[in-house]
Amino acid sequence: MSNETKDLNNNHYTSSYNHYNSIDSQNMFLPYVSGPCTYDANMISSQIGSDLSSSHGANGFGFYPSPSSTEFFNPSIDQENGFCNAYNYNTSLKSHEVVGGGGAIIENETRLSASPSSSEAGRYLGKDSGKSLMKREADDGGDEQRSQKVVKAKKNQEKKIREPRVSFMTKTEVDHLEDGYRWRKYGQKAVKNSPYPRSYYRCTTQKCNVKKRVERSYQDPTVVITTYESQHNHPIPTTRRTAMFPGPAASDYKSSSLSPVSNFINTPRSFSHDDLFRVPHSSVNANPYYQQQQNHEFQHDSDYKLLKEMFPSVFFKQEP
DNA sequence: CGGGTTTGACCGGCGC
DNA sequence: GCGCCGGTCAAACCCG
Repeated sequence: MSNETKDLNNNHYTSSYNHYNSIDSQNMFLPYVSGPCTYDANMISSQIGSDLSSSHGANGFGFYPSPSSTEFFNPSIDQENGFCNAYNYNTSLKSHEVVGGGGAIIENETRLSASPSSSEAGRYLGKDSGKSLMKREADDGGDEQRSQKVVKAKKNQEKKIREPRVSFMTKTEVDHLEDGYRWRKYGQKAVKNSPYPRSYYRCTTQKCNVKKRVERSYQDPTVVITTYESQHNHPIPTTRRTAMFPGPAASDYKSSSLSPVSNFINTPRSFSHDDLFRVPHSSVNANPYYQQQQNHEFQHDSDYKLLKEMFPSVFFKQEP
C-alpha cells in the first residue's frame, strides 16, 4: 500500500499509447508498473495471468501504440525503496488523439499461503475484516473465549493471505470506468491529503472475491487510479460482455490455437481495466507493441525468459 | 421489490 | 496506551 502510494506520488509513471476505450476515446491509460526489483515474473504469471487467461474472458492488451508515439518506456528504478518503476509518466503529455497505454502497478505482496480461500463467507463477511467475523463467531453461540481464539487464529492466517494488486492510472473524466464486470460499491473514504475520496467496489458475482479501489489523483485530477485486488473466477457477465466485446470467449481460445493476445491485437475492440488484468501471464508488464511484433503467447518458463529478454531492452531502457 | 449507493460507525494495524 | 488511518460493515436510502 504505502509503496503504491509513494510511487504514484513520485510520478514515476508514464508514456503514451493509443488505445480504444469503451467509455471515452480520450481516456488515457497511463502505464505504470511498479514492484520490487527482484520481483518474480512467475508470480505475476501464475497469480495474475494463469487463472484469468486460462479460463475467463478475452485476454490481451487493448493498447495500440500510437503511430506518432515513439516514446514508450522510460524506466526508473527507485533504489531507495527497492521498487522498479518501469515507466515514467510524462505529465506534460496532452494528446487529443485516441491515446492509451498499458501497464500496471504490481504490488508484489508476500503470499505465504498458496491458495487463498475465496469462500462466499470470506467474500461477503469481509475476509480481511475481523469485525464481522468476530460478530458471527460470537453470534454462533459458541464459547466466547474459544471463538475469539479461533478468530485470532483465522486472522493470523488471513493476514498472511494477501492478494496481488494491480493498479492502473487512467486519464479520464469518469471516476468509475466500465470494465464489463458488475461492481457493488461498499464504501467510500476520504483520502488523506487529497480532496478526492476513494471508493471501494466489490465484484457482485457470487464467490468472486475481486475488489477494486478507485480514487482520483490529487496531483493530477484528470487521472483516476484504479487498483484491482484478486482475480475474477468467472467470465464477464454475458450481457455486458456481449455489448463490450462480441468476440470469442476464453473457451474459444482454449479450444483453438488462437492466441488471446494476438487475436486481441488483431481485433480492435473496447478496452477495459480488466482486460489488462486478464492479460495472460506476465504480459501485464509487457510492452504491447512488442507483443504485437512477437505475436506470441507467453507460456510459463518461456514467458519468463521472454520477459527477461524484454525488460533490459524494452522496459529498462535508460532515459537519455 | 431487488439491486445498487450513501454514509456513519467500527475495527485492526501501525507509529509514536 | 493513544491516536491516526485504511478498510469494511450495514442500515438507510435511492432507483428502475
